[in-house]
Amino acid sequence: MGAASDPAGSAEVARRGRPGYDRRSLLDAAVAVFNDAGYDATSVAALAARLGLSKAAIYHHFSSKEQILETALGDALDGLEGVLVSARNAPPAERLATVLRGAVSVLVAQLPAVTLLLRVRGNSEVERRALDRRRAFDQAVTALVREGQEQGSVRADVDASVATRLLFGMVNSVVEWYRPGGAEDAEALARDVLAVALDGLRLR
Amino acid sequence: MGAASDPAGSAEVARRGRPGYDRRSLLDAAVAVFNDAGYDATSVAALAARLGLSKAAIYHHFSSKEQILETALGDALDGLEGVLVSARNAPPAERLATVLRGAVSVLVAQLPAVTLLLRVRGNSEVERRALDRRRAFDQAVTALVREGQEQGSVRADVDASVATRLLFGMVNSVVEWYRPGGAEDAEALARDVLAVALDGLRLR
DNA sequence: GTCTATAGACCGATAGAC
DNA sequence: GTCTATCGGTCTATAGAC
Repeated sequence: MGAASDPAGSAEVARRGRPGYDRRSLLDAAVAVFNDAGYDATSVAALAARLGLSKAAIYHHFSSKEQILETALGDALDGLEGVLVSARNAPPAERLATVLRGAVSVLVAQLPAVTLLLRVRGNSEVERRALDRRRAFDQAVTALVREGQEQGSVRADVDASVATRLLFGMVNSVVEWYRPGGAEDAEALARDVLAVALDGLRLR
Repeated sequence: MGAASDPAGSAEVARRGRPGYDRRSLLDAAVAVFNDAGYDATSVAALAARLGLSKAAIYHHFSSKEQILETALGDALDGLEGVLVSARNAPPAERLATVLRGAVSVLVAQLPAVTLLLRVRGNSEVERRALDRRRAFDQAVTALVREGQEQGSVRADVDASVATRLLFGMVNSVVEWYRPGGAEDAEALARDVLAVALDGLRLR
């Protein structure tokens, strides 16, 4: 036995067969390890050791190291794309705020998977596909910013795509330091992000 | 011969000995390659191939792959720490703006090295030392934000350390997309960052 | 017996180092 | 070019819960 305890998680449901990691709990644990040292720098052997398993056990659940990555990235992207859908039928500025709030909440709820996503560099076909989906998400938000500018609710002296990049640069950076269960809860964090992004840090 | 041309750079100074890479130009080229695929994912063999060199030639200039990383991280940190010094003797809010502008300009001027720095995860002693210096820099800026709050020029409804993290999350994200020689020059970028960070995106 | 999760020995290829 | 260690991945067999 390794350092891992309660591999299948605490929200246990009745499961047949030998106890241990199922696909889901193995995924979660692997993503945590990947985030710790980086995907490339984590060998399957090292991953297995951290999980208290053999490599073969990992390959029972996933067909390759990269498939673990692909699954996690898919989860994160599904979550992010979901916030776009939930923001229809409202003025642009309000929709933008909704998307930002939603992005923060997805980011907190799926912190490990999103963290992994944001570190992807495009080193493989899997990574490039994930980057493509991220780009499409960014473009959807950029369109929202542009609408806000045309409609007069968003400042127009900054290019829409630059503004969007800066906005999401701020939002995404949250994965670098935010840890659930700390001093600030997710709602307070979302409020702070919205405050700084929309109204700025300066007091007038 | 590989794809690399003019190894020692275009701002050439008279140099004795066999032509080719000197320590500096090798460092620059290596950092570019590291940023392309990630430090861990770049093997010394792949680096040598990209530079049109043998592995032995690399080990002539640096004693290990990690020493290349260490040198580049040192350059980036020297630059960032420099902007703190240049901002003395002014009201806090103005000093904060000066530091932000300075950070953007260092980031653009030393884009490759700073990019590498921002991706460091603490996988080795060298990386952990770099993270320690980054943390010290962040704390100095946080102190500046706190002063601004006490003095009334910075909004106080957001915790100073959260505000600083969001601020530098935005600033640092610039390495992910900004490329010198594009549509926006460094001054315009700094102006945009200051505008969004200090006054927000919303128009009122 | 069936199902799930697991271990150990092993492979060809490639890593960093010199 | 050459060293050794380690990489991602495979094969075969088995342990444990229903």
